[in-house]
Amino acid sequence: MGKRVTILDVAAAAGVSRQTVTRAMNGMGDISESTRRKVLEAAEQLGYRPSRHARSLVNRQKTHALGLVVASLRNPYFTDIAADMLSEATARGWQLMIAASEGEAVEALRLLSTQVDVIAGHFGESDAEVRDAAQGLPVVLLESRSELPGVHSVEIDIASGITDAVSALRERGARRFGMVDSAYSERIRGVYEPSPKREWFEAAVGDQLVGVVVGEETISGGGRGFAELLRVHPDIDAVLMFNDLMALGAIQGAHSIGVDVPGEVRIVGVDGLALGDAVDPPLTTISLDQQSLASNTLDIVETLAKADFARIDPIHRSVRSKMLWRESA
Amino acid sequence: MGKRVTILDVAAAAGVSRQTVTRAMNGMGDISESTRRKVLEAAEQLGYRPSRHARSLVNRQKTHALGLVVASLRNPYFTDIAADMLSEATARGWQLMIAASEGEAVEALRLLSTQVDVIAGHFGESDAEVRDAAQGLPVVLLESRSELPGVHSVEIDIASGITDAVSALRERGARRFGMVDSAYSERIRGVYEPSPKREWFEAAVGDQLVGVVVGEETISGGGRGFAELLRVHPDIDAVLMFNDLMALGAIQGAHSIGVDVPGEVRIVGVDGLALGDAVDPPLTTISLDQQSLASNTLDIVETLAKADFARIDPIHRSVRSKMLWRESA
DNA sequence: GGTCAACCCGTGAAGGTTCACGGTAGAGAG
DNA sequence: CTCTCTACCGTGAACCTTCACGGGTTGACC
Repeated sequence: MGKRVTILDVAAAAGVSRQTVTRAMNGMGDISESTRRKVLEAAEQLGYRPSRHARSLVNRQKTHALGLVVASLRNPYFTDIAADMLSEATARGWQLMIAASEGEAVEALRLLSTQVDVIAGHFGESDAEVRDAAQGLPVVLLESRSELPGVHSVEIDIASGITDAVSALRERGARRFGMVDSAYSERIRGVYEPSPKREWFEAAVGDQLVGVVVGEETISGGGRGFAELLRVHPDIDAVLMFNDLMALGAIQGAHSIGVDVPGEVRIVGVDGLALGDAVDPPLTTISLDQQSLASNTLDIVETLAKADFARIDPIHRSVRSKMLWRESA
Repeated sequence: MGKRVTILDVAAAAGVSRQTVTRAMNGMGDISESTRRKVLEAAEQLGYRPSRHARSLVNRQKTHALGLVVASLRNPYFTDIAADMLSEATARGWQLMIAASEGEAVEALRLLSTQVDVIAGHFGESDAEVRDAAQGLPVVLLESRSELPGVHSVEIDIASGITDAVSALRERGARRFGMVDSAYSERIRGVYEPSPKREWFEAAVGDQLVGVVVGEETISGGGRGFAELLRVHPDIDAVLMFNDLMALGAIQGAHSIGVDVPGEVRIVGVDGLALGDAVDPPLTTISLDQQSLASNTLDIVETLAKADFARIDPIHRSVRSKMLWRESA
């Protein structure tokens, strides 16, 4: 009653042995065509389905599993990453198990840790917390870097992208720079501290910096931030938005307050979201090259797999960001 | 060399038996605190990690796996669904394995079929093809319905949503209706045939239908379709867009050609994308209630699990769509 | 001293599959 | 007729964990 149909049931039904059923099911040799048909028929009849667990158990996990932790599947940035990871992983014969932390990364980690061999992801928590929650699993930190043993990382070199963007904007005539930074740190830690992007940006523009305001990392937050920035500093001619989502809002906001983009103000985002190509004018952005983020991650993961997931010296990679010139700048 | 560290290695290192290690690792009783510490230490030392396969094998798969096939993780509609499925599955103790078919659903199915117990998803292929590719796994069709045995389904009642939308638009004064339909069938089968949405729409508006054009299912495709529709029929005062993505384009297109929304033309989309709330004016849409799509799917899946995934009579559910009145209509 | 619980720990079996090897039958060669 | 070779099929073992049960100590209590 409710008992699972095993390979032995099929074997009995077909009047053969386990091994013969295996040969039939997996299209191996050493079996006559007639027996193969007989077995396949019996299997079909009984609704036999090999147990993936028993199979993986004996196969020494030829097909590995990678766990991906993202903040939310409702944020296009993370879904883009998930999409890239998924195709990269699938292409290399890895399973990808996705968990959306929705703020609770530790919880997501605990869930994944019993199901996968490696964990990759973005985490709000400290490196040490992450490492502990991973229960000894190797961890690949995305877009940041850690010095902890057993914690690998792939960071994205946004700094160079920002420098490139600023010098290219200068070539196009920009002289008065502004930025809308993220209010993230304020929400989390109660007090605002400049994001790394802001620091790189300030270093790049030097004394041509006119003003910086802070906004929520959403489309509408970007719109409000942009409007605020231009209200205070109407003479700004180039704005770096913290991310593409906010930049999308900025473009929209520019429409409403009657500012011409890129005529009066050039707008640059950060992320390289596909969505940025669908607005008018299409968004110029510092593309984070999530594709090679994914491939670098998988490189690390495969190295880890070769070492049988033992503790090996942390691997750190860096991915260059690159400009995606569209029409908003 | 490269051998996996098993429970026996830990047991030997700690000078105890397998069972004791199990007790220590899983926080069970019948073990002294000192032994537990000793075992945990040895496990930590050796980097021991229980094999999920061996564990699931003996546990009769207490934690099941559900495979989800979506067309693409770059389409916000599908990522919204994936997000809902993920949280619903996680909440019920299921794993979710996502596969992006990117057109090749059969390939994705074959991949998933060895890893999960049930498959749910959207498929371009015929029901029979899907059923065969699933290799005997039960299948839950999303947003459509099949009469095949062993193929369950959760459909979304968009028809009633469209009827509701039309009558509400009439109350608001709309009298000349138009629609931008999807060109999907044309791309796939070479010849355009009206989508079900168009048929329901036409049935609802009756002789108040002014015109229908066809467009690509993207933001820009929606913009082009909308502009085209208004060029041919400038007197239209309400437009149903095939989906939200296209509706977003329509709103944008209305901006560019100087049409006031909803003053001159009311725009309604279909999907209920979160993104629709971020544009100006916010998009009114026929929301597909992906939340209950997900929960209904999981209901079916759990019923299937109770029946040990045997062939049982197909289960069909229907989810009502509901209007999300925002400002574009 | 004996009985009994409570506590702690170990052994056989099971779970479903694949790998490595061994075995049988028939055909062809000598 | 005997030997060898090929084609086909079966048996033991291994993969790693948990469950069910059984065994041994210790201390309390009569």
